[in-house]
Amino acid sequence: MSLATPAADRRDRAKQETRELILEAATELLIAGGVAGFSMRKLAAKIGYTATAIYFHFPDKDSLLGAVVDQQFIAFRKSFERIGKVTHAVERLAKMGKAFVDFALEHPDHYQFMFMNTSIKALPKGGGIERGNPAQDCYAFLRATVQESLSAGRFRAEFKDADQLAQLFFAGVHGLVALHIARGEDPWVEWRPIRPTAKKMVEALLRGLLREGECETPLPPCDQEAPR
Amino acid sequence: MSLATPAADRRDRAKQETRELILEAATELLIAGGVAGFSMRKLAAKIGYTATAIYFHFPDKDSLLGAVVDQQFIAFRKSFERIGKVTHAVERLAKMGKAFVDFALEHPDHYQFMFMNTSIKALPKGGGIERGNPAQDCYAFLRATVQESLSAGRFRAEFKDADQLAQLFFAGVHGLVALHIARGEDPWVEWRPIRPTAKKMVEALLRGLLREGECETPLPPCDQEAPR
DNA sequence: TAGGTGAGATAACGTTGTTAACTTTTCGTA
DNA sequence: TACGAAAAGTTAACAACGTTATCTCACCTA
Repeated sequence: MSLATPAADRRDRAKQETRELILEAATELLIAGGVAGFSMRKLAAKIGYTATAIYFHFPDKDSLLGAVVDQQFIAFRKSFERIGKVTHAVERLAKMGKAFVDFALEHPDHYQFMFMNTSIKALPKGGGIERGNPAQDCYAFLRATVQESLSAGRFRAEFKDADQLAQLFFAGVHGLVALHIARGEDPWVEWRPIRPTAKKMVEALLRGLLREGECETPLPPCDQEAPR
Repeated sequence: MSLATPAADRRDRAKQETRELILEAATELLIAGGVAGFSMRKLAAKIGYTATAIYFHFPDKDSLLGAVVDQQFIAFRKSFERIGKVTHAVERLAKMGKAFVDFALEHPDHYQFMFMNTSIKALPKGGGIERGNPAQDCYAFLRATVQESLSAGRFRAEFKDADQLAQLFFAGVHGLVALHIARGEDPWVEWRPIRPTAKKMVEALLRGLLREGECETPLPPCDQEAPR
C-alpha cells in the first residue's frame, strides 16, 4: 500500500494552496468589511469560485473564520517576539501591555474576531499553535512572564495564582481596546485617546499588583519607544 | 385644530402598549437565545404578529434592539441606586465595580449588546435617559464619583482627568466581564472564577490610582455584602 | 355618510449559510 | 489499456433572514 504517491503529493500541495488562497481572501474580506460584511458567497466570488466549493476545504463558516483567527494568533504572537528578549520580567509585562494595545489598534477587525466574538464558543486554533508553549501560545507567554515575576517575589503577598494574575492583567488592557473598538464611536461618552490611557492602565495595574518599590524602575523604558 | 381628541389619545396609548409588548418580547427573546438567536420573524411570531407589523413601530432591527438597550441602561442605572447613598466616594467607586460585574453576570446578553456590540456604532438611547445627568446616565454617575474623589485629592498627582480615570476604571471591570462572556467557554485558557478576580481588579486599580494610604480603609466593606 | 388614516396582513425581493446531487478530470490498478 | 474511484469542483435548491411595496379593514372625523 502506497500512502503517498507523487501524484497524491502534488494534489495535496495544490489543495493546501487553494486553502491558503481562501484564507488570504477571507482575511482581506474581513479587513475590508469587518465580520458583518463577510459572507461565503462574497469570499467565493473574490477568488472566482462558487460558494459551495469552499465547503470542500472548510466544514462551515465558523471553521473558516476560526482558521483565519489561527493565522492571526500566530501574527499576534509574532508581535511579542522582540519582547521575549527583555530580561526584566516586570518590564516585559509592561511591554506586553503596550504591544497588545498596538496589535489591537492595528488589526481591530481581527482583534474583534479573536477576543470579542461571541458566535464561536471555542476558537479552533487547530493548526500550528501548541497550547501551553510560551513560544507559540500568547496566553502561555503572558502566564510564564507572570509566573517569573511571581517566583521572584515581586508581587504582593495576596497574589499567588499566576493564572489569575495573567487574566487580571490581560483583562485590563483588553477592556480598554474592546471598549474602544465597540463603543469608541459612540458620542455618549467623551472618550479619551486610548494610548495614554492604556499606558496609565498598565502603570496603575502594576503598581496595584506589585510590592512597593517594584514598579518604579522598569516603567520608564516604555516611553523611550518610537511613538509610531 | 384639535391636536388631541379622546380617540386619538386612546389610539396613542394602544400604540404605546404594543410598542412595549414588542420590547418585552424582544427582551425575552434576547435572554433566551442571545443576539444571534434573535430575529424579527421569531419576535413577531412570539406576539402573534407578522414580521412586517413591527416595522410600523420601529424603523428597523437595529433601532428595535437599541430601544431594548435603552430600557436595559435604565435598569443598569437602577442597579446603582443603593450605591448612590454611600458617602465615601472611593468606597462608592469600589462598590460600583462590584455592581457592574453583578449586572453583567446577571444579564450577559444585554451586557453584550450594550457594551460588546459592534454592529451599532452609536446606541440610540433616545428615550428616557438624560445624558450627563448622574441620576440617569451611568457613565455620568461614575464620572461624578471619580470627580468627587479627584477634588478631595485622593488620586495620585499624575491623575487629573476625571474622564480618563473613569474610562480606565470602567475598562478594568469591563475587560474581565467581556472576556468572560466572549471567551469564557474557551478551554484554551484555564479561566479563574470571575468574581474573585474582579474583586482583586478593583483593589489593584484603586491601589494603583489612589495616593498611598487612601485605599486600605474603604475596601473591606465590599466583603460584608451577601455573596448572593 | 364619505373619506381619511391607523395598524396591521400578504406577497415578494434579495441575501445568507448549507446540503444534495451531478460533472469532470485525474489517478492507481487489473 | 480499460475501469473504477476519488478529488475538486459546479448547479440547483432549501430554509431563514431583513426589508419594502402594496393591499385590507376597522375606526374616527368632518
